[in-house]
Amino acid sequence: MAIRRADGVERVYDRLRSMAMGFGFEPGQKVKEGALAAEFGVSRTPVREALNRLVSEGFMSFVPNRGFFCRDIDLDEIAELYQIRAALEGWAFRAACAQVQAGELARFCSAWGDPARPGAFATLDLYDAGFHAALAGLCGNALLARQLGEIGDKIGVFRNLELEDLRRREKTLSEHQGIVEALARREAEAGAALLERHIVESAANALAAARARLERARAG
Amino acid sequence: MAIRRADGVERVYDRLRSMAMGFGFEPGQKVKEGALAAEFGVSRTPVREALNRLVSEGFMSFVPNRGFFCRDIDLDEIAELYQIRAALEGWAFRAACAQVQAGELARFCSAWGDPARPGAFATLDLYDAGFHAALAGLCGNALLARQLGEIGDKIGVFRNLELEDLRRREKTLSEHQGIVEALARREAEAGAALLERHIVESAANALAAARARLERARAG
DNA sequence: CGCCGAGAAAGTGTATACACTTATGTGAGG
DNA sequence: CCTCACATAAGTGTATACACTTTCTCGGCG
Repeated sequence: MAIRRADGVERVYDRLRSMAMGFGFEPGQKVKEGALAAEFGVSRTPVREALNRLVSEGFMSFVPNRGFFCRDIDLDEIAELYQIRAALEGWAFRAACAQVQAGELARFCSAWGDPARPGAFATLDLYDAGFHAALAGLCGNALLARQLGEIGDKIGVFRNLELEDLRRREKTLSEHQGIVEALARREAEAGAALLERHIVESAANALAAARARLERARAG
Repeated sequence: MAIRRADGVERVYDRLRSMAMGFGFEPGQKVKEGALAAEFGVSRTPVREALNRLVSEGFMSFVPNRGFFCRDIDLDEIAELYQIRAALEGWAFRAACAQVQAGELARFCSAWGDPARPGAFATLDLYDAGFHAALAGLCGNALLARQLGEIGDKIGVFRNLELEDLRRREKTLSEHQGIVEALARREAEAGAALLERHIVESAANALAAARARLERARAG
């Protein structure tokens, strides 16, 4: 059995990350290196490396001599993530209005201004994530876009919960339309206000959904 | 020689981080685990862990089977960091205007509105960093404040370079005054505009200083 | 002189070993 | 029945070993 190098950590990391993004771990649960190592068929070394990466990304916490723990679901923290998102996306929108090339803008509008588009996505939260990621990509700041992507990963579950509500789904789509139209006319302030309001409302809904989920978890 | 546990990684991490923040490594330089381990008197294991953390924080990069490299000085990336800073600090300022308690506001203003205060700091870049950190602390979003802190660490060197210019030092101080006054009157939009302009100008100066430094490095 | 390839050296990737710390279980004493 | 002490188990922290990969070196060849 050949040792295939330089991908063990990566594989472990990917699996752990998707577990942490979903509800693969109980919130706050202790994460044992040994158990994961056995489960993944590797030694503790690559597991620790992957866990360390997840700590700096905010998916795990770490206490010396006690080990790693899955992050707790902290409603305040989620609210703060949404605020950071609002700040960054608002800035990105204004920057996009100011400097995006006409061709790129047209491409974006035809892609994401189409009301039939969501049908092509398996779930609406994927569509929503795609829309916001594409929007962030227009601002010309790759680092900012990447940070937004990471924030999106962290709030991914709650985005999903939020969009289970049918009314919220329709509202999301119509708000996206408004944002696309503002961008097409390069109305920076009006569009940014729309976008920020959209995110604030998402946050409120996501928090409500998360709260409900927490209570259900506590009950069952 | 007793093995003192749970602090080896931490010590290594701190040293590597401060090296990476300053010019302890050549930009883009290969970082060898073994050499560092020998230098610090530990084995490669904790060194790797520390380096992994620095990768996720953006101070190092990593190529499978090739190892770790110090981040390159990329002027575009620095500009992007300053843009993210502007977006987040602008949002934080507006939030602070809207919701900070009167007492906390008064404390901030008396502390940072005093023109004699900079004398208490060893260097002006420390004062500048302290000012912006304190300002971010008023917005009530701890996560955002922490992110700004990390960005500050990454641009730390350039902030220092920028503030070597005497004229820029004076301008910095007077701009801070204006921002404090706007905050005291809770003028969210006017103050945020001031703050964002302040950061954009800092960015321009820091980039110029960094460019000069890069050329000096290339020459000598 | 430059290019190529084989062998050696250096360096990374992961498993394993073991010292040390924390958690767990158990039985005596209150 | 509680609790505290102590033994034991489980788990973390780091060193070390070794397989594999990349890089370097150097001699032969065009």
